[in-house]
Amino acid sequence: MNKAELYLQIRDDIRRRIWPQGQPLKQQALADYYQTSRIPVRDALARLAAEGWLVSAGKASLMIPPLSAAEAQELCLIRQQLEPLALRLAIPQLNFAILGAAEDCLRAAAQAGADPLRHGELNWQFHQLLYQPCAMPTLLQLLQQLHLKVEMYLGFQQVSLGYAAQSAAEHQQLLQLLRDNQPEQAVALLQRHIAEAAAALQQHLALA
Amino acid sequence: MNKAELYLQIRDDIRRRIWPQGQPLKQQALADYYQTSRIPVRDALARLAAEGWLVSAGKASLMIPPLSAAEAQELCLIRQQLEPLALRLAIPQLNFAILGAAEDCLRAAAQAGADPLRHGELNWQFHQLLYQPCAMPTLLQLLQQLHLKVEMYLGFQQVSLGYAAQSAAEHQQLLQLLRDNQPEQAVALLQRHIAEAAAALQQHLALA
DNA sequence: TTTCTGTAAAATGTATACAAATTTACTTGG
DNA sequence: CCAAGTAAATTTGTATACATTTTACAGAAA
Repeated sequence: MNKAELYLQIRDDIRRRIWPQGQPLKQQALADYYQTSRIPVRDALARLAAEGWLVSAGKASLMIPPLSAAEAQELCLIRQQLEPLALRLAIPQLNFAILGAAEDCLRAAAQAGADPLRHGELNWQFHQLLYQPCAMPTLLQLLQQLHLKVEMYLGFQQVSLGYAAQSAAEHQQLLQLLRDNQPEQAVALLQRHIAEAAAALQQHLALA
Repeated sequence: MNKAELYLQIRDDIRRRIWPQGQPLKQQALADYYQTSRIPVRDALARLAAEGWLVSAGKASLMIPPLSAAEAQELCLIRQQLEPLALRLAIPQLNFAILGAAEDCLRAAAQAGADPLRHGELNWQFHQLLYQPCAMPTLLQLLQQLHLKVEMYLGFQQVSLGYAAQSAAEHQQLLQLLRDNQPEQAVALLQRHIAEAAAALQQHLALA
């Protein structure tokens, strides 16, 4: 397992709740677990900390941050500002090939089982396909990080079935509006979609 | 020089154009220059790459990215979406102590010499003071990174004096609107302010 | 001349060893 | 019993050595 793979593996294992939240991660423990030395582990942890997946615990160590409804709200607010912009800029460059690929994503998500990681990947892939033509790599990378972190908040437990169904329906609606060349309504729907996701997330965190 | 200091030192040296753009940075060369070993240098470079100060050059090495008008535009667009939001949420929590501190920033910037790094720091400090009360640490950290990168684009060369004067005047206006409790006009002015900064930056990059 | 390929040099990635720092636990004094 | 200080143990940070990968260059074939 090389450097990049180790980074992805640890990140997904954080998302899978393999390591305990709120207490220091030990480099040696991770190195033993992943059968490597501390150096690549340190590299991965540093990168994860830079991206917000880890926060400092005390003076020298890092930990998985406790879930915070406030941070979830922040992430959603930022998404609400940026994703409609990305879509608006992308719409003039959209074509049916892209819309078709996005529809394939939706079908794959519908057929995917209960694996939340897979579901989250497909969700981001769908959004990314629509945003990609805006040709703004920095913005897209930022949006991907936001999506990943929001997914972490959605958690390993399946999100309530009611919301998942509504979300899928809105994705279909969005595609339909784009096919019908109604850009303003599509952007407006996207805004609602993100706001509703934020609300569902807040509700979910309030219960937990 | 410890880990954190080395990171800041290298980052500022990138901003000062001490290292060549567009060609691979050699870990050993940096280690020699900063009188340390390759390990802390590697840590710093990895973090800088995660934050966008470095991009990959070939398969294994990193370089300072060539200036790109497109990326500058992206950064400004993102700022335009997020900073008005931060200000709007912060305004209800603003008080005269904060406004006074912001005014001190403006005076310090006026008295500061031609050091662009110092000028950039004060500029961010001014904005940050006004945004801070929104109490959104993730958003604030993101905005700081955006400011830093925009400053890199503004470059070591002094920005045209005309724009600097206009920018300072707008900062004063913004404070006045906040003192007079005119939140909507303040947000609108901030939007114009960022848009103008973006335009000046584009013009500057077109010449260079 | 151009392009492909193999080899050598150089650079990065990783492991181990060691130093410095932090955390923990215990002792001692109040 | 609690607090504070101190020492031991654990953990992280750094240096050096080594392995692997990448890059550059030279030479041969098309």
